[in-house]
Amino acid sequence: MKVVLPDSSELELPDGATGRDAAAAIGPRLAEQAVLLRSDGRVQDLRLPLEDGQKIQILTTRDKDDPDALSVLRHSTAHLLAEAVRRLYPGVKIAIGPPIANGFYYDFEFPEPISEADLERIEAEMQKELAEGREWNREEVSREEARRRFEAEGEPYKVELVETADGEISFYTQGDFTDLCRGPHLQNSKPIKAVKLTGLAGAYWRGDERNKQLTRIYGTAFYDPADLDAYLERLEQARERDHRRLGPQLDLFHLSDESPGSPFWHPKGMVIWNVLEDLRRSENAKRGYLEVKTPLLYDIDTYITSGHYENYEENMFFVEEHEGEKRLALKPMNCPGHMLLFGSELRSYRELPMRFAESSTLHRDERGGTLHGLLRVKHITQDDAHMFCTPEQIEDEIFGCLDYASYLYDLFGMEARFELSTRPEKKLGTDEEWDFTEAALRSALDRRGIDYQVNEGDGAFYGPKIDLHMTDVLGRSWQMGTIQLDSQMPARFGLTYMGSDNAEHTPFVIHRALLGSLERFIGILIEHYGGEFPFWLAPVQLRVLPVGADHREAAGRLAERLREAGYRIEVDERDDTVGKRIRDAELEKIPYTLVYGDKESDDSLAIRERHGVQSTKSLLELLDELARL
RNA sequence: GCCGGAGUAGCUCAGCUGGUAGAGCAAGCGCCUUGUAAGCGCUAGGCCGGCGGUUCGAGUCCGCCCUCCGGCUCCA
Repeated sequence: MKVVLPDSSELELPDGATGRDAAAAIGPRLAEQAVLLRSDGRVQDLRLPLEDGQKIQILTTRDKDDPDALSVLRHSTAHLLAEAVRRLYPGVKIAIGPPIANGFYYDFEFPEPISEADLERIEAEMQKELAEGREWNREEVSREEARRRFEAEGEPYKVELVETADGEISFYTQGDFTDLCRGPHLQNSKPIKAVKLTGLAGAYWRGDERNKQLTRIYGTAFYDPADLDAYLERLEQARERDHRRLGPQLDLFHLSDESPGSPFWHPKGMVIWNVLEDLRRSENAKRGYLEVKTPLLYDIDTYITSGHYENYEENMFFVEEHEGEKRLALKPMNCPGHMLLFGSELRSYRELPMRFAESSTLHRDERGGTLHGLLRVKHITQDDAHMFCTPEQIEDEIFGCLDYASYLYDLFGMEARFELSTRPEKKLGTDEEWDFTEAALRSALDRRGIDYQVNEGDGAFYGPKIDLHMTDVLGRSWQMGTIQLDSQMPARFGLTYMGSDNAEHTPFVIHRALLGSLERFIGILIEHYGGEFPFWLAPVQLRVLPVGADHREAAGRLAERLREAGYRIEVDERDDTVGKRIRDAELEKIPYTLVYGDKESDDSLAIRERHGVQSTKSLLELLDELARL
């Protein structure tokens, strides 16, 4: 038989030859360095037989940055971890240990809880394994045999995995440790040149909190020790960009125990906030939204009608009146208010689509342990809107949202990931209705030319949705905007409009927030720019530094001119050296710093941009340059 | 809510095995009169997250609570 190599040449091999055989046929060095086989984008264990005509690519230790090559390395390292843990902690039960982005983990049930100090011990044991060297052997076994072996070993999690696994069951063995595993794996442990255990966490078996919580050990591995160092260095740099560090450092906001999950916005943070609000308001106006403001507090009945009381109670804040019996709750979302507003008058089809926009404050009592800087707060301000429309208008309205969202994210040079979530198992409405609404969303996405990922079954019970996601500086994904189609809530509130047929109809509503919440958006924004905001967003755009006391007056006049031109400008009159004040301006990441002394005049300004880029320009030239930013 | 870690001056942190707290930066004052990333000196600043316990004595040991950090779950 023949296989096809990446350069399109063909390699003649005996029938039944494996990837390893192919590597050996090409050369002994390749055979030794081979770690994985890739075929049409799919990875395959080197131990598996090849097919006639198969296109193959053999990855070696030289492909040290290839994601598949790293994955196999880390997967094998996870097995070393399990072996080490087994040896050090008799009675431990092993669960599952896959590679993940940037590393791997393995879940265990320890007889006694372990703590971070144990990681050192375990890591030392793994180093011992590496020093001794390990080889992986693959075998295929019957389901029955697999189950028997794990039952004999007292491994209930493995037994469960065997029972639910589909396809072939394979075992990989290194040393005296055998694990159920689909593979692929390295041939041996030689390529593993750097290992580090990075963390310890609780994790529920099969990701379900009704199940037992296991202990998850995270780690990472590389083909080259320098890559581990570089990775740790990158992590350290990422931490510098963390909005929780930069926010207070740049005097944008702070968080405090007095009101967990509710940011205190400082004047500079409010500048950014207001720029976003102005943007929201002016763009909304261009796109036919009507700004409204609805109450923060509603009686319980409203939430019973909306369904929040039943479905969202544990995340709501309740309030008592001083007098009277009424129990009220702070709104966690704007929809009930907008429903009531829509229903307050008789509506005609001629008024649709009707788009209510609001960015008032929402409160959600988040579960303990989930708050996270600005990215997960209790005090939420969405750039929210609800569009009431007819079935025929749905697609255009969705399209309009997508177009609007793309416009906004482009403005910041951000690239959001779009995800479409379709009908869940527990749903309201018929399959025909879902066919219609899902098709409308898909068609709008396609029409706008947006690539998206489909999350089957992840939709809300009342309708499908499109979510926009962004990643924070540590690689965690956060939902930003959301566009949700809903036919249930208008009905629950008894909303109708008079159609052209002179009959009453229930409108559809689209719930949408594009930036998502301002809090979260600003958090992501801070990290996106690493605190170096573009000129139009920067809280302080320019700062003038009078060289000496004699220059303060002239510097003040200059600042006044720029302020009148509409720029946010400060004069740093502190009695410190110019060097010191330059340094502070750099640390505050101010876009333009103007040093003003004897040599300067309107015809010749000393301009310093961030990172020390210096130039000399006249005031008119500067104004001209700024106007184009 | 769960697992692991942490909380000391406004900020960043030191404080070994228990003996009543320290640095740098920031702040205030003074000197210097400043030219593109830190001029010099002095001063003030602390219920060592909170409550309880052990002890002659607790920042340090133990328990509970709060908050934060890394995860898990949740985020209709």
